[in-house]
Amino acid sequence: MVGIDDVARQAGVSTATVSRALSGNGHVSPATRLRVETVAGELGYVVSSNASSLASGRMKNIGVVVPFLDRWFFSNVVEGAQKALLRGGFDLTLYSLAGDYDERRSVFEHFLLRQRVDAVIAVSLELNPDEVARLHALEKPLVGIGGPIAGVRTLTIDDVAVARLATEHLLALGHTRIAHIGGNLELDLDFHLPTNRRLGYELALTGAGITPPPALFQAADFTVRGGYQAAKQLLGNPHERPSAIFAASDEMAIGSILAARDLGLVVPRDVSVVGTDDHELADFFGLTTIAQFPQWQGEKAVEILLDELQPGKHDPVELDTAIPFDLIVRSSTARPPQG
Amino acid sequence: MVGIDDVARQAGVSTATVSRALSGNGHVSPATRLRVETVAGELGYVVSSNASSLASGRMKNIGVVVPFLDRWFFSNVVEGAQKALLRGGFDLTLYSLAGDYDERRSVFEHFLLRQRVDAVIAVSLELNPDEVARLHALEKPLVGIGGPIAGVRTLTIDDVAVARLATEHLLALGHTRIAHIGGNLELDLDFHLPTNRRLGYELALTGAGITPPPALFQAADFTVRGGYQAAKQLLGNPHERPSAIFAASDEMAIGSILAARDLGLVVPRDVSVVGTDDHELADFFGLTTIAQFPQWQGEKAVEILLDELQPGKHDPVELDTAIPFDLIVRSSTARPPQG
DNA sequence: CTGAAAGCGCTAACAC
DNA sequence: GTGTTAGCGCTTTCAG
Repeated sequence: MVGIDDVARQAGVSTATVSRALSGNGHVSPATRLRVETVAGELGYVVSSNASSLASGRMKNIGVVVPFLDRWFFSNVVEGAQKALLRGGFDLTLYSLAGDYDERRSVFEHFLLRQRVDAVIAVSLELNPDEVARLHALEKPLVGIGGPIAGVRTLTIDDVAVARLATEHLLALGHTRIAHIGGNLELDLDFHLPTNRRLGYELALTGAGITPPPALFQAADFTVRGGYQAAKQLLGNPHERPSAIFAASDEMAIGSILAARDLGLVVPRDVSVVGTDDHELADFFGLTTIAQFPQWQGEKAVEILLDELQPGKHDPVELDTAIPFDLIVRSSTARPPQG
Repeated sequence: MVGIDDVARQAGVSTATVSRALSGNGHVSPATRLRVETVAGELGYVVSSNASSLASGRMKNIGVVVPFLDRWFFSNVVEGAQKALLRGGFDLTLYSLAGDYDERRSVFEHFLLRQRVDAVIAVSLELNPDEVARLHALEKPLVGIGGPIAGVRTLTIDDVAVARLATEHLLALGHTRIAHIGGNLELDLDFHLPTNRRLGYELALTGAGITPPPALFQAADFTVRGGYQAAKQLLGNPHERPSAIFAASDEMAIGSILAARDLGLVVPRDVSVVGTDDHELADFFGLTTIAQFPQWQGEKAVEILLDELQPGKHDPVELDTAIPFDLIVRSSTARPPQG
């Protein structure tokens, strides 16, 4: 393995100069820098990150903790973070908890503490005070996605406003019997996303002078299958069949479209459907939805962190950053049957 | 930050003993070990991975390189690898190339070389000789998933056999006009998966005395939309409509099912469909498919690597490991219309 | 079974 | 702008 002193010798300078030239910290004359870079290139020298980290205290590595990886939202957040990190020369150490409590414990009590990361991004994880305390004890920056978390900077989406926007789209089209497929209670643990979306839905309705009918609410598990079953219940009801459905995830919305088809209903002629996410399949199904840009979220979290890692950083002013969202109208929504 | 000497002092032993007690390398009396462990626990001591790695040369970290992350197959491989690594106390550093050539270069020429990983797993990446050479120069173990790669140990699935099995399932049911939706040529770069699956399909047909009709082949891009379009072409043909479709991915198979429905055809009464993958949605659509267990693949790759990293390792005997696969029969396949 | 001490390869004061 | 030098926090011979 070629080391820094091989380069120093070849270039006729000291190791300190090599370090400075290659890292950009400290001043080096352009000529020397060029020579050093050339020699380093020829020799194929790459700094040993361990030695460098040990000496400098900087790891050039950030930890990303996600509850699952094989879901559209999370893999996209990670992909966005990865891209931004690569650009900054940082590595990304991934911790996917896979819903396992023991794994979560071991990650927070052991893995994250071994001084391997400069900062951590926690995605959709409602950190408990103990977890936050451990992380803070490390004096490493931490940002959450999906907050708010007490005492932690977070990127947060306004779920109430998201749901409201989706529902208002339907109201504006003239729908009055609007159903909602939300999350079930187990999923409410992290940040009450289901509750907040339901709240936004209800606010929109009451704002339009409509009392949210309990019969038009169904809980599901955010999957296609769950949405399918819930929509069957809703659309099969002989008395109060809704003319529109707002689903708290695109997968459930897609399930709803499939359920409608299986019942012989045509979307959007007989029933309008709007989802939430802008999942990769949304476009194929012509699904109207609220986009929430997970890749952007990952990139933004990295940006905040890298910025904070810059030397001479004042305390960050803003504690919370709002995640943007957008209504994307496709072909699953239209005016209701009778105009 | 509590360091090893804090623990040593508290426990009344030397730092060497603490190191031995906590790492398990070298002998320590049970009594001492217990005392050290207790003190370390009380103090909340966690080794600094940098210092440890620098001194020992072991990183307890492996790099996983994937072409994309937001696809069912890759995120599941990573999830499997993650689980196995966590168990072994290893970190997982992720490099998702996102199909970007510059990123790929920078990962192979820079990131992977900074001595941060003990080994690397390359998923569905046909490493070029230069990339392999760099990695070998590091003297780090390397395993590929999806091989074969010249000079690299790989986990390989027998794509020919997979396709053959799928096709034979259809033949056994009595189908004779069997179409195939395979990959297009751009996707053939890595390991010729599309070509091999097509080959297996053709072998099965000729084995049954049927000449593969060129009109019954369509190329697509492995997505639902691509499968949908391809199936429309196949099923819309007024003269040679196939009674069954074998798709090289579940997403394309699902697209085919949707296309059939849109044409008013009933699956499996009018047309049978079999996919490849056992994607999470396969079950919902009742899709008959060939499962290929991506999580298992990730775990297995880790297992091979961790085994090799054990001190005193002889050269690995087997160069290639076969990935298991299984026909899963659901409700998308049945005998053809006329029996 | 345990301790002393020499590094691992680099960075960061501090001089010049 | 550049060299000298003292560590960074651990692991690992080598003694005992």
